[in-house]
Amino acid sequence: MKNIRPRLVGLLRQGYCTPQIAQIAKQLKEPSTTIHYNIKRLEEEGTVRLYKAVFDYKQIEQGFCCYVLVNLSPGEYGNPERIGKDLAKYQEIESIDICTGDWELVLKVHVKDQDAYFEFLKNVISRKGVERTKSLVSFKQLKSEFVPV
Amino acid sequence: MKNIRPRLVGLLRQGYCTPQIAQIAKQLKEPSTTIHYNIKRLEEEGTVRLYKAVFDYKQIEQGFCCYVLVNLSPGEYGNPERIGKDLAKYQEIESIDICTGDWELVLKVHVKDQDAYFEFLKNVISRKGVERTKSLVSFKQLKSEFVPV
DNA sequence: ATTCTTAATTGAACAATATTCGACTTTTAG
DNA sequence: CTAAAAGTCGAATATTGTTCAATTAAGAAT
Repeated sequence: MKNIRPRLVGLLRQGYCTPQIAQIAKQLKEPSTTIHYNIKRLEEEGTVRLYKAVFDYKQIEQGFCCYVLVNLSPGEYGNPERIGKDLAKYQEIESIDICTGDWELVLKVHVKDQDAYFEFLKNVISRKGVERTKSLVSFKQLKSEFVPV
Repeated sequence: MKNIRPRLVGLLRQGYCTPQIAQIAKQLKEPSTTIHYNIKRLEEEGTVRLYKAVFDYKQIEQGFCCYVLVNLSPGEYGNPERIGKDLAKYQEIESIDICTGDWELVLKVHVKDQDAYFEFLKNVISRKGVERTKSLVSFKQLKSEFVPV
């Protein structure tokens, strides 16, 4: 047994997919070469960033989902990008936004369960520059990544 | 001119993509039939929901991004699913979660600009059952859909 | 341990799809 | 109105996905 699954999931999370030109052509009732031409243009212009898989996160050990509202400490207040970009490398984090309002950063996090979340909050999110966090735990996801669940 | 682009974007947003078996096989240094077998299993088990494109949302008229914290009115308080599922059909909404804490629903919305957001908030999100909303406007996205920007 | 059953891996043959090319058409700018 | 650029599309080719059958590995039961 080669344990292909986790490596596969790792790649499909962030790319290694491609549009189905023939299927799209059929659906739109246009020649596949026309579809091909238009897709390449979208890619060259950077309109399409990449193609990737959307998972049932419960099945890949990421069934616990949570929004994290973050306050930065006065010293880091003017520099949310540094902390945000460093957090970006964690695959548990779906999104990071620098926001207006009462919190400087808004994160969306996926981990296995509540225990894993506690550890993640303690070990990864809490750090120098992060003053306070507020967690909004998702009971149920109705839509995610533009896809209704 | 056939105006292929918007129709194409519409399809690629929610599917019409597929994994690149040959590329994955090369990357993982495994035979492509082995990769094929493992991918089909992920699909059959429902671990992979679908394959889709991730866009530069500024380039598809959705450059304005915002989190919306929603309070439901007392009458709807016990039934966040009805409102959430109805909202799910709008393609401007990236995600909808039923949450713990001070707000029953958390939405993430992408529209063209601030004016469009005002209209969307007024015409779509505000409705019977929605008592109050709080908007956290994203100044800058550092990560989105698990992909660093 | 040994057998049996099921799951996983793999190469070869085949089917389907993507890509290139060139001709033609449409759009745009001056 | 004209020339250049962008878009459409069929035919040929290159690449990739899929099926199949054989082989190996893993797990369960006696």
